[in-house]
Amino acid sequence: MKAKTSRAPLSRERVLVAAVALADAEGVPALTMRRLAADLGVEAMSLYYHLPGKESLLDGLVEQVLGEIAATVSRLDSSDKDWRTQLRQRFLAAREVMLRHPWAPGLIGTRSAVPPDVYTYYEGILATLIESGFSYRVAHRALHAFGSLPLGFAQEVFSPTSAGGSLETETGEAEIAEMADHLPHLAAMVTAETHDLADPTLGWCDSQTEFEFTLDLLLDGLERLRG
Amino acid sequence: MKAKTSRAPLSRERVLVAAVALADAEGVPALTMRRLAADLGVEAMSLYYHLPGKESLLDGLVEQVLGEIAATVSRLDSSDKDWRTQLRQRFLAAREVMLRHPWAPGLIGTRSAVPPDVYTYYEGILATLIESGFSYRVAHRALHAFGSLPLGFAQEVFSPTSAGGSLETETGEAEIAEMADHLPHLAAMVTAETHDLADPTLGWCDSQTEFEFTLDLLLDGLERLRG
DNA sequence: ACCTGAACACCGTTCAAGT
DNA sequence: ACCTGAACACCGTTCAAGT
Repeated sequence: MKAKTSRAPLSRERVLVAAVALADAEGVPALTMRRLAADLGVEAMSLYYHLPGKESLLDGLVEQVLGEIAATVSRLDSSDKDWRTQLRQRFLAAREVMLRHPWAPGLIGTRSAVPPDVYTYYEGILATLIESGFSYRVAHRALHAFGSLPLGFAQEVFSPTSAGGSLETETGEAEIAEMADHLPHLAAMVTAETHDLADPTLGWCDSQTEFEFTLDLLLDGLERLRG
Repeated sequence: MKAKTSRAPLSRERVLVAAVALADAEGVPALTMRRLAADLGVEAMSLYYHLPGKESLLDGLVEQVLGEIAATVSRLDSSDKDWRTQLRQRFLAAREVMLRHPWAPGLIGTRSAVPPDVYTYYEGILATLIESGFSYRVAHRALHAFGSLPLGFAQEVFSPTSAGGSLETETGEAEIAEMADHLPHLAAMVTAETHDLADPTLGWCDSQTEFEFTLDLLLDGLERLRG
C-alpha cells in the first residue's frame, strides 16, 4: 500500500496505478483522495494538479482496467478460428482481467460516460460478427444481448462480493428444510444441484460454469440468426 | 418533495415512501439523511429511530421497488399460457416498474445482501420452468442466464441515465465521417441502422426492442434445452 | 416512545500561498 | 511547474438530553 519509495514526480499515470492498487487491496470505499495521496506520500490537494477531481479519478480507474483488457485481448491468437471461438476466447480473457479487479464491474456500472477505448474494443467484436455473415441489424442486437460479457463479467444482480454468485453459496440443511415449506422448487433445486457435485466444499454455484453457459446460450442463439 | 402536510407520526414505511419519492424526483445522490428528514418535516436524527442507518435505508428502497414488482406481477393472468409467454409477461411487467424508478437498477447493483422477497419472486419463475419440463440443472443455469431480466432491466454497462442505451443516441454526420476512419464497422452499423428507421428522431437504439430481443434470444435458447 | 441539538470524524473541493 | 495549509460546505453518525 504505502509506495512512498519512488520519489519520481507525480503524474496522472502514477496516480491511477496507485489508485488501482489501493482498490485491489482495500476496495473502492477505501479510495479517498486523502488516503490515495497518503499512499503516494503526498498531500490530498496535490492530486488535483493531475486530475480535475474524484469523478475523473474513477473514470481513470475504468480506463486502466479497459487498457488491461485491450492488452490481454491483443495477445490472443485468433487465426483459423470461427467467430464463436474468437469471441469466446476474447470474453474469457476479459474475464480473467476482471477477476483480478473484483471492484471493477460495480464501478463500471456507476460511470455515465463511455470511455473512448470502449469503442475500439467493440469495433473488434463487431468486425468479427460482420465478417462472419451477420447483418448490421442482428450484430447490433447481438452487442446489446451480450450485455457485459465482452467486458468479462456477467451482471450478477446482487453482491459481486465473492465470486460466488447471487444465490447463497453456503446453504445448511436446516435452512433447506425451512425453505422447503414456502419455497419448494428452490429448495428442491438446491438439493438436486448439491447432490451430484464433484466437490461439495466449493458450493453449488460455479460462476465460471455459469459464465460460460450464458455465453454459449447467446452464441448458439446468434448462430441461428446468422444471415 | 416537501410532504410536511401529514402530521402522522413517523414510521419505517413513511420514511421509505418519502425516500422513493425523493429518489424519483431528484435521484439517489440527493437522498441524504438530512434532506430526507427535511422532506418529512423532521430532524435528520429522528430517522435513526426507525432505521439503523443509511445502508438499511437503501436496502429498504430496494425492498420497496421489489414489492412494487411483486404486486404488479401478482395481477397478471397467466392461465392457459406456455412458459415462455408467462415469463415474458412477467419480465416485461417488472420492466414497467423499473422505468418508473430509473435509479433502481444502479442501486440494486450496489446492494450486497439479497432481499428476502427476491427468493419468493425467483421461486415463481423457477416453478414455471420446472413445471414445463426443465431439469433443475438447466433451470438453475437459466436463472443465471436471465441475469437482471426478471427484475425488469437489461444490465446496460454504461450510464443508465436515459433509457437510450449504451451507444450514443445522437450521432451527427460529422462524427460518423470521423468514425469511418478508425472504426469502420461501427460507423457502417450506425449508418445502416439509422437508414431504415421509421422515426429517425427517436435515435437508433430502441431499448424496448433490445430488451425484448435479448429476452427472446435467451428464451429460444432455453426452449432447445428443455428436458 | 419518539424526537432533538450539539458535537465528532470524516468527506471532496477552493483558494491563496509557498517553492 | 508542482505541491501545500488552512478553510468551507457538506456528509453519516453518537450520545446525552429533552418531552
